[in-house]
Amino acid sequence: MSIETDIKQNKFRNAYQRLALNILYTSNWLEYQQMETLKAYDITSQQYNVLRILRGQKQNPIKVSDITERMLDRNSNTSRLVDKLLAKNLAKRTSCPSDRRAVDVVITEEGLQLLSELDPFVDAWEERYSIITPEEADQFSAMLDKLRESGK
Amino acid sequence: MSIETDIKQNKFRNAYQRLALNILYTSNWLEYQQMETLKAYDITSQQYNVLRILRGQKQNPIKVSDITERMLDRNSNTSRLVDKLLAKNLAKRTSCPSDRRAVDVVITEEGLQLLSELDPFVDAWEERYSIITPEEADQFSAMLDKLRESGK
DNA sequence: ATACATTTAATGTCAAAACATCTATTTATA
DNA sequence: TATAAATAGATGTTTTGACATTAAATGTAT
Repeated sequence: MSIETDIKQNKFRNAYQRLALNILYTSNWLEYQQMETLKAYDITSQQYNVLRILRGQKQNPIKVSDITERMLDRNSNTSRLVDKLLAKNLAKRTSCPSDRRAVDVVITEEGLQLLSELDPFVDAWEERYSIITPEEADQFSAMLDKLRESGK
Repeated sequence: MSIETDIKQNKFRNAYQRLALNILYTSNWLEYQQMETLKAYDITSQQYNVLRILRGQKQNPIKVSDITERMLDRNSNTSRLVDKLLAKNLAKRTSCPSDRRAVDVVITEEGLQLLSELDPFVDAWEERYSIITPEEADQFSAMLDKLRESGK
């Protein structure tokens, strides 16, 4: 369905306005799709995002501030997100030996297990994208990079 | 800056994963840019979104449920968003004569005034997009439409 | 070495989002 | 028409987000 139909707006000021609204709308749509799946596993998309970052680190500890830098949404309170993961035994936290202010975070076996249960869903999400070619996807990504660049 | 650098992830599973993360990241970025401006005018981006919908209706009343359908983020509580606009005299609410359950919402002069003060900022946002051509923007929009279509 | 600034993460507070429930009205059906 | 179902929007509750502040550790400059 076109963005026009989706948000019931049949004329936009120009192609750029349509694009901006489409990015915002599609992002909300993507997040909603994701949430639908995650709900059954009792984690939020923010928590999932942190878990993915932790898994990407393998077993190398990562500091809370470094997690924040890698997040899609930087405004969230990473400290409290980690608290939530801790409470569910999905991550563990030890104080960093080289800098006693910092805290090292590592994913647990249980966290890895949860992620591997979720992987098939992620594969399914990505499969849907095959409606566009990988080349198109890359062009697209490059364009988004350019857009953000313009706003510095 | 590329999405790789931005979220410090140097390899993605494939072009589709990169694209998905890029859409989510860029959307957050766009919203943050917008919020920076709106903060000075004491409204949230959700409230701004509702005001824009009201202005688009000219002086034709629109029901709360119809506002919801046109919103970029449908999960917000439109009832309470309208309350906020009411409290600031940016919108007015009258009960709908043809359906006494429904409520008609209209933007006020003050609301129109606020939007017109914000318009120059919106123009500036859109000007940044000129780094891509209108044709590219349209291609891009069509691609986003296709992506959402695939997930029905 | 001391004083001051910076970094790191945790916490406090308030507003907003998420989600369920409730009331009033309208629509559909027996 | 009587009853059930659906719809509109308001409200209650809990969780999360936004933003400022704090405490401890580290870095820097004199």
